[in-house]
Amino acid sequence: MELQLVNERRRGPYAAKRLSEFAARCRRGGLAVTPQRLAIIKALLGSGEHPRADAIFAAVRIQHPHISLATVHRTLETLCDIGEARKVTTLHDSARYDGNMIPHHHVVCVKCRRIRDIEIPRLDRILAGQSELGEFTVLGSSLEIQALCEDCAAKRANRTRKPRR
Amino acid sequence: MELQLVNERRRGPYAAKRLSEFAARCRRGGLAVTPQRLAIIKALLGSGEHPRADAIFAAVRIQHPHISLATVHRTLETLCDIGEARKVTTLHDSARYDGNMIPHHHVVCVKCRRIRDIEIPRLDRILAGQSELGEFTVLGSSLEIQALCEDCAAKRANRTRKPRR
DNA sequence: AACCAGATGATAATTATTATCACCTAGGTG
DNA sequence: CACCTAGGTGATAATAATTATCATCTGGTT
Ligand SMILES: [Mn+2]
Ligand SMILES: [Mn+2]
Ligand SMILES: [Zn+2]
Ligand SMILES: [Zn+2]
Repeated sequence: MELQLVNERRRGPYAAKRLSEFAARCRRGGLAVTPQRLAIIKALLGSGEHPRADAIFAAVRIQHPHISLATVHRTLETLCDIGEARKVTTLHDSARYDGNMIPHHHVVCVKCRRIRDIEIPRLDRILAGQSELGEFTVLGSSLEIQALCEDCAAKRANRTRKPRR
Repeated sequence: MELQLVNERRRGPYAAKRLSEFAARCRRGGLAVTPQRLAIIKALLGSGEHPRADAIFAAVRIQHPHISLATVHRTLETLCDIGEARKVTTLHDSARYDGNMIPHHHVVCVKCRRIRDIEIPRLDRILAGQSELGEFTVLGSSLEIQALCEDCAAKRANRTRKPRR
């Protein structure tokens, strides 16, 4: 088995661990531990959807009705800066974020934009050795697989099939 | 040698071939062959920069001073639709396009956003066998390596180094 | 308790992209 | 080779995401 989807169940414990370390990491990075930041990282870690800023905004708003959308954007960028989150996907619309910093890759449905994590140990092995690439110093990498999910494939099949008279 | 940059010289002949087939491909796709489309695909194939819509716009304007920016956006999307171009990069700002449809991957400088093509035959071999991935039907894939180019690495080193008194 | 660098909220500005729509033209048709 | 028409284009407005601004607030330190 070359490629394999990542099991969703692993997220719980991972999120708990990350959250417990978050305050310490902020301080290490010289960042204040604010309720907004906590709420945002919590929402991000709690989601496997690779959410956009507006989805995080909606989630966080429940507990923090006064939070500003600008704060959500800023904070997500900040989280990326300090290595607590990363941006994801090439199917270019709005930015999608990912709280999972364990190196992994993605399948994206080109139709509905659903994203699932995947692991490709053999690819990681290939990349592990590379720290230089011509004039470039390698920092990281990610593979994105463009695909069609079950639902969208079904819908497309329906649309294509001639309507029965 | 696992990963290898793609030689820039190959682009010339490739572009010429693609351009010569372009009209036929448009017709096959039911698209009119307009001077605007020709100018846009030509500009795209002529560039190794993975340009944005505005750069294509600027290039095309020289010969077609009346062309509209909206047409450039529309046409680039259309080219992607019919498989004559593709979008590129995750470092999320504006869309970058690529006329090179030979399967390949990219290194992106996280600082200046310069993009270079790379080939990873072993990765392609790994992916070639995969047409299904759980509930997903694989359509394509691309690896993006985040890196720092020589110039930006140098600048960063300067900035980091304490100024001599 | 007092201080202040940095964080936030509210809002405006910017920027990329898409939608609209009147006019135009590529590429059939007779 | 004159029409015809579906689809393409230019001009412009609308939308949507992100970023900038700035007055106010607060976490963390003294
Ligand atoms: Mn992920
Ligand atoms: Mn390329
Ligand atoms: Zn889907
Ligand atoms: Zn650079």
